[in-house]
Amino acid sequence: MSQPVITRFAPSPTGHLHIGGARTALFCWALARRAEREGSGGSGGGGGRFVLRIEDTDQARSSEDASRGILEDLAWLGIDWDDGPEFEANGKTLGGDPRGVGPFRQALRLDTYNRFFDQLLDRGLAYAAFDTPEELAAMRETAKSEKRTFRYTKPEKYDAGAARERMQSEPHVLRLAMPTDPIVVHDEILGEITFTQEHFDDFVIRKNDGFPTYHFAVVIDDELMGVTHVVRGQEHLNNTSKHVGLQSLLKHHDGRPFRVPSYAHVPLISNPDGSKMSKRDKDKAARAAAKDARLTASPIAGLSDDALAKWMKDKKAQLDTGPLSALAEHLAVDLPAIEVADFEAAGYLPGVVCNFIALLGWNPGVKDAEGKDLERFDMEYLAERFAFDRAGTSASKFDREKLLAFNADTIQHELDDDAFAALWRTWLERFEPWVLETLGDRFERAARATRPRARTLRDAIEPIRFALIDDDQIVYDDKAVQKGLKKGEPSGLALLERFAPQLSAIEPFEPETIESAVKAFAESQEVGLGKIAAPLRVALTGTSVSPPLGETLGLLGREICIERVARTIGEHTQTSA
RNA sequence: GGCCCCAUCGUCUAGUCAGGUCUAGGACACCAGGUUUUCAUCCUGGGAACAGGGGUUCGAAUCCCCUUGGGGUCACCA
Repeated sequence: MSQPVITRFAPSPTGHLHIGGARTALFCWALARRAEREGSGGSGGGGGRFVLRIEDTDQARSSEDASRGILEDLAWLGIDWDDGPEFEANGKTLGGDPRGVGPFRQALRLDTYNRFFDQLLDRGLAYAAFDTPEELAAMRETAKSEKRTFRYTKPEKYDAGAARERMQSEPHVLRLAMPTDPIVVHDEILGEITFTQEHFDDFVIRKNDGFPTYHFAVVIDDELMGVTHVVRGQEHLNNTSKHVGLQSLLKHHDGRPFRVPSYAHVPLISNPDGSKMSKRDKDKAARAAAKDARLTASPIAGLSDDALAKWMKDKKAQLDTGPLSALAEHLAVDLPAIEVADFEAAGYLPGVVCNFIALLGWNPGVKDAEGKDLERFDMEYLAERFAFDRAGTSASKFDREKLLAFNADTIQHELDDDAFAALWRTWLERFEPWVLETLGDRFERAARATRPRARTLRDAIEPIRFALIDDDQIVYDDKAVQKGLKKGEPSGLALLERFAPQLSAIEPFEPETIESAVKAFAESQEVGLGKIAAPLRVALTGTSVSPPLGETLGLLGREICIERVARTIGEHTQTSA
């Protein structure tokens, strides 16, 4: 009889969802979904639930916008939650509170935390501390100079009665009287880890402002929400002893002890150079470009000259997302994709992103039909087989090239024209609506022409850009003109002149008929297809590169083709004469 | 610096838990050929790794120890 599996993802709403956070969420989700599937079939199965909780106990840094952004990012990835803030996505409502364990924003749960603070106070397991931040800093400084690890412990002559008195009127924090026994953590990925006393001290559980600290809120909420499996980044590993310590002390109000959930600490994801992947990388890229451009005045409305100068000088300074992307656009630099929203804007498909990040630390361990390691799979597959017994232990570097290859493969080989067109349309509507407007009823044709060449939904614009510009905006590439029009006998230009009249005769003006007309013409001239293809490409696009001729001409339409060919003949005949 | 975690091609990894089938397999990237009207795709081939040292064993990528290297963490942030 299997136990229920309840996992949770608990981001703090201080910015967009980071790609590392996305992987953690994905693993949590997959673990719960797998249990859900296995539980629903048999009798006595526990099932699975995935809880989303917003950790907004830092009043200064949390924002409503960021919170909504994270929900959007998760929904886009296809990670749906059972319990948590309600969110509409694709006509489906995610979240809600069917089990009555909410609310799921910690700022709304202060009453709950306070009941447990009272409990610990009453049982003498928590105590008030009145040290100022300055005093604490001084103590840390002293410890450092004496080469000791700073650990806060309860003063020996602590007067509980007096403290209770002072609490009424003086600012204070609550600290936990932490037990000193070693704490053993069983981690599903790393195995058994023993933390001895020097790892923990009497840490703060309630801040000066009355809000719980992360450690306290996490333990209370996980218990009350029935969380059975805690999956999080390895940067939290050292915190676990604090959490287990808290769990060993706390009791429900009916006397039941807190459970110790199962822990899994997933290895970190870093940049190729080993540095931490963070929003700072975007600032770094933009700053380098700003310095190259010798920017002295801010070109951005929401950014003052002073703020710009300060940011350019300080390597660690960060700009808000808005001004940062405006600045990047102004400087024409591509910012590295770090957050989930960046990958969406860059034209990656959510299923591919999930597939790729799942592979950073997990693999199915299955061979495909050709005997090669299976590494392409969808959410469904993950939900069926994900478990930590196949999770990796070492940190991985984020290889954008491989992600791009996966994305390209999906667009070019797994999607059909209709599926791609639908995805591309939706993406363009949101990110580049002008493309859709310019294309008008030529959209489907453009989608067919670009799909085999597209690696992302964004770069799908490039192969058909010639159809987005006016005839007089064509920039003729020198090399292409030389090779395509001038060279050879007969020259490309000569062939083009001979072919031009035939454009009005092709009926209907569709890729297939165009293609055969061009082929027939080449045969009639006793030249290879390339001889006429090259000058046509130059005439229509200004370059030597374009989709197959039929699709290129078909996309432009007869009139524009005739116009561009005439224009090319006119210009290049005169200048070369 | 203390403590914790980690260590297979450039990168993600299979193989490690149950030592022999591993002259270490796959993917991405790279290089060379081929198909193709350009681009893209596709096909074929190639180079490329068990961090170092000790031990255990008939036998170690696999188990143990040390060294080295990388990462994390030491807040009234999460």
